[in-house]
Amino acid sequence: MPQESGFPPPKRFKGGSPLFTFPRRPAMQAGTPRKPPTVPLEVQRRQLPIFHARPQLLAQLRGLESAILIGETGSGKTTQIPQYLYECGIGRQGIIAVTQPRRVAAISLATRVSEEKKTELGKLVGYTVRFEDVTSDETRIKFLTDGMLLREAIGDPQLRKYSIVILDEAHERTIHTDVLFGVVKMALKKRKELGKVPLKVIVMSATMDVDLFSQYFNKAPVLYLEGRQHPIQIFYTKQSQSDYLQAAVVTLFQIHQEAPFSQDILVFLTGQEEIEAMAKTCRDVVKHLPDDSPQMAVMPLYASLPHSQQLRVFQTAPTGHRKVILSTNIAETSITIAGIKYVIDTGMVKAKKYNPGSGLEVLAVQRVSKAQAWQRTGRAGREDSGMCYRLFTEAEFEKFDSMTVPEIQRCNLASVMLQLLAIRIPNILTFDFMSKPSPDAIRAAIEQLSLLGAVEKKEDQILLTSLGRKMAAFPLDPRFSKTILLSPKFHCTEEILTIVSLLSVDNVLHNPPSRRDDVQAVRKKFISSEGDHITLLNIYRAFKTLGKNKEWCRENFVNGRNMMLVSEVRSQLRDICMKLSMPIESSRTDTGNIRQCLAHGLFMNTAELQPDGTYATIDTHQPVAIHPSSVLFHCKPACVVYNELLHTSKCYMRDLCLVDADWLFEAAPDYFRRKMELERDAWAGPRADTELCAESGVRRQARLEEPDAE
DNA sequence: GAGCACTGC
Repeated sequence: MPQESGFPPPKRFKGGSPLFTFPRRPAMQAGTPRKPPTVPLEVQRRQLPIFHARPQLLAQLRGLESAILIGETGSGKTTQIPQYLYECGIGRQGIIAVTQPRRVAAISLATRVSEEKKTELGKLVGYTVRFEDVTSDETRIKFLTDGMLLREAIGDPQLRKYSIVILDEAHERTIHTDVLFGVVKMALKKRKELGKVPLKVIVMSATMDVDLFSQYFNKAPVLYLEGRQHPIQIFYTKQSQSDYLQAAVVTLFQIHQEAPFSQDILVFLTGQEEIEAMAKTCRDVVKHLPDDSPQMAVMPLYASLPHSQQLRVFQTAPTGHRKVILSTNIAETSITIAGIKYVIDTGMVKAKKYNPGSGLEVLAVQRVSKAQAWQRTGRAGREDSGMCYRLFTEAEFEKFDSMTVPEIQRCNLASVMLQLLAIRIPNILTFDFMSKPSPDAIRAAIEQLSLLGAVEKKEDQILLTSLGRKMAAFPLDPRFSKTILLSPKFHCTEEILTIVSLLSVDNVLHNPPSRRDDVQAVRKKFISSEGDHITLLNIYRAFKTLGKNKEWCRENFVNGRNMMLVSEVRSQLRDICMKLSMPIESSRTDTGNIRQCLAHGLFMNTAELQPDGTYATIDTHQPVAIHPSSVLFHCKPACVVYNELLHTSKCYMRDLCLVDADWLFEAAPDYFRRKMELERDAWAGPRADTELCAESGVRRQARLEEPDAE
């Protein structure tokens, strides 16, 4: 029977009575060391639950064209299946590909399997991820990111190198996996039609989406694998919680007072600010607990945290301290921490939604799906039995969506559509997606590509232009590929390459909230009144000339590790330019032509200052604001282009560049002329009074240049 | 007037 914990809530939290009653359980010896794994690899392989299923599994897989493999975590499917297939000679005519959504997974799996096969990594077993290709002619089992296989498909739509493609972690439904489903399905069909070496497709997933996967791959049989997950007890709150943060703190301290300090706790929260605030609260509350209470090592965990601080979560807490990790959903899949006994799930996540109509991305705190909640729960039972405290009622849980909406239905599809065209999909409008994006989203993407000159419409067909084909060569958003391709005209390719690379790496700058003033003071020397792009360029130049030492990076709040990544991206992009025989020049001290080039690539993302001091986009007259992270935050530039709009508390423009209105009109006269005509038609109607609005710079420019202006 | 979930090529 459950027992009252008797934990008195910390005084500062009003109404914070215990949310859960604790089950009785035997007292644990504190600090019991875990058994080191000394079992030989070969024996370990035989101990996996999947080993017993090997004969039947192989017998079935041998005969099947495609199969869905459902296996719980710990079944060993990802490491064993490729080896089993190879060992018994299935798929010997080619390479066995195993895709992963994340780089680290591809690398560590390849390392593990090569150890099990007692071969050097890169020989029989290898991996390919961006910037790293550890394979050779001997490679027969190849782990790669799904994005990488997609890129390979541009050069070889039938994936002829491969005899078997295993799509792992399919339940995560990343945009790349979803596109690959279609590409692989097409390759399979095509190779069969042409009488070539057949392709075998194996979709591996946790226990979700089974029917959908099976239906999609021509009713492929579903094979189930037993897992080796430890039991996890789940607790729900009795009442609905209006304040999940307070509920989390109360529950955390309830467990903290009750459980041996050697048992770690993982709390799922939604973002940096929330996590840092709760970390502070926890550290404060601990000070006021009775002297015999265990200490607490509170560790925040989120992606923008510098890598060195992320690594802290893997260290054991000092003696007498309990490890408490406050994390975003990064700990759901990307980072696995050993020894978690308790999971506290707020049931909330910060996630992006996309509205194709307005092209607006909304970043909002929302409910997790059931699948996500189960994934979080699973983090408690990796080495031993665990407990999961859900800060919502069971009735509420039943109302959660069963699955997270696949990424492909939440994204701008311009990049995906361009890739599909480059893979020579016969008709991208009817592409066989497992979960179709909305027609609006597809239309918006094609419209964007058409404005960039990447596609043209011919008799209901969408065709890739030669410019579009060049754009597809870059691993970038089409707007940035276009900007690079335009840069020779403005003699600033070196600078544009730097800027685009900086923009495609996250967290180049470090902004610890506690040192806001120091950050601002030190950034001053780099700031350009021309906007964020030029400011970033200044920082990169400083980094290149004096900054490769750690001291400089620390003093200037620059993330050195990510800066090195920027220069890797840059050299990759530069190589692509060279292959396309582009002249690569530097504009040196002139920034005007850099901004002009950016204006030509980003003309779709223009906003203008309104008479009342606010901003509105040219495109849809959406009211927008300058993001506080921008160097132009306190300024009132008349006309800017921006990288993206993100709706949080307001609709913010991020990464701004000051531009001249006439550059924009030069960049896309048809686009702005059409916008004008549309508006003129609107004015002719009952809304004629809106003509009293201040005339925008771009519009004025359009009027001046329009050949048939009144 | 005041803020940035997570991947990947």
